[in-house]
Amino acid sequence: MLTRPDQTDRDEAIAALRVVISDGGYVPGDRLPSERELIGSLGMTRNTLRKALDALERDGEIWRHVGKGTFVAAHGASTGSGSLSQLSQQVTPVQLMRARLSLEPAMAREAALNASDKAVIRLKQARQKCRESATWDEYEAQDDSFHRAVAEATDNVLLLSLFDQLNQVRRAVAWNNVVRKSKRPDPDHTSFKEHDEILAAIEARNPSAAHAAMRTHLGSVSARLFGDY
Amino acid sequence: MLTRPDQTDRDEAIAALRVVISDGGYVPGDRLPSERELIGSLGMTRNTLRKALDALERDGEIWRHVGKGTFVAAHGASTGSGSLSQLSQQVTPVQLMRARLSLEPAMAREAALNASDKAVIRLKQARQKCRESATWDEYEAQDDSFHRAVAEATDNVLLLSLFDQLNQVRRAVAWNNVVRKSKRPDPDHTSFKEHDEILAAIEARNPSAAHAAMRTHLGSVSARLFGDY
DNA sequence: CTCGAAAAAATGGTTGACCAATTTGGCGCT
DNA sequence: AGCGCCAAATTGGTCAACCATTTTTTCGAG
Repeated sequence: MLTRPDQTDRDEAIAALRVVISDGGYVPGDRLPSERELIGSLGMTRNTLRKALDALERDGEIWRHVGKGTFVAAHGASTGSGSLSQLSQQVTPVQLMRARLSLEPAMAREAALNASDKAVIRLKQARQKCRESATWDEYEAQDDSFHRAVAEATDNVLLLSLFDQLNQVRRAVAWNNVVRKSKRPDPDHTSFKEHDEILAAIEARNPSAAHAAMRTHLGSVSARLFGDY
Repeated sequence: MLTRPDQTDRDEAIAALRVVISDGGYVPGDRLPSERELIGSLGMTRNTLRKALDALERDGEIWRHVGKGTFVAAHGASTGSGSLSQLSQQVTPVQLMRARLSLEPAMAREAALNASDKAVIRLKQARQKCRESATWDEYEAQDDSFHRAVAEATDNVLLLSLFDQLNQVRRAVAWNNVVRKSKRPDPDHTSFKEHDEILAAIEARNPSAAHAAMRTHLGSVSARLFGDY
């Protein structure tokens, strides 16, 4: 996850293209410069450019036609509620963390009030997989699963939906500066203990303890990323 | 514009991959078959497959690593978030209220921390319009505006987006049993005072008071709808 | 038999050549 | 001068070979 230059390149290319469109004064229906011109002016390979164009096309911002060119689409997906991928470009890591701190402790509280026995079992399984992760990539996927298990334990489809939206943005936001000292989490990784405390509070049906445990956990994550503030 | 076979191929490939993931019983962290296997079993070119994988990766459903393979990410958009209209059918009024109680007090707290002077002015205007509403319909629209002004005051695009999703579901959920005794809210309608208290706490930059005031307000709304519980 | 190094195989990623669709320009005819 | 045809140029799309990373297997030494 730390070495994905292609994905970073693609996101940067997407951003660069958006700048071209907005700063170039292109309006819907206008034809953009050809691919061969763009790779020259933007200084990227055609492969990277095409990936970015694919993404913009999929988001509905442009349309392309062989032999004709690439055109700015009519305003559709780009206005209104904003697509998740666009949102990802706008959200700062701090905003993301604040949003998590706003939603997830309250969800942990709801989980403590509403979790079924099955949901608790799933939480335990997810917690265990986090501990057993062999790489940071795997850990992060399992961490996601743990948090989602909390959202599922709320037994509230709307909260689950909001969590998933939040989580998608979270995954799309670039965390470029995270430096890892090891291949995988240490056995005494802070989050393991914090997961345990969240789990214990939910299992004990203690809403305020669950709320506090999740808040502490996310506070630790936040402090690790940003330093205390 | 009418002939985009390549885009159709890509969308079909995306759908096919999602079927592979869900029907194949893959859970987060699981490794998918290699690209060369998938092009064989799905009967598509590698180019098409890679475009689809690019899209799934960008949507956060999978992650890929050279030499390792392609892995299912934590639950993506396809499983949790359904469309808003589907969600509106599934959400119970109680779940909706619990979701509001989970998110909006925390947003009020963020608003108290982050509101600009302009945002406070907009809050005041929205509060005033609530008081001046001539019908319940108008009151509810202005009430919406007041709550959205709180979300805007958080200065966090992600929280605003989550609020908007929540609010769309809220507007779509049928509140069929609400009986009104009057044409419009009484001048001593509880929510007027509660709006005032939310506004005052945000203006005073008092996060815990804002959190408590919003929680009280939504608690009143909830009690009115469901009785105390 | 075990271990470590090297080679081979497997994995996703990139590149340059070529292909398919469209536009442009040149030429000949009226 | 205008029109039509055709070749060349331009445009986005595809392909096979190759590249970079990781895993697995093989081989030789102790």
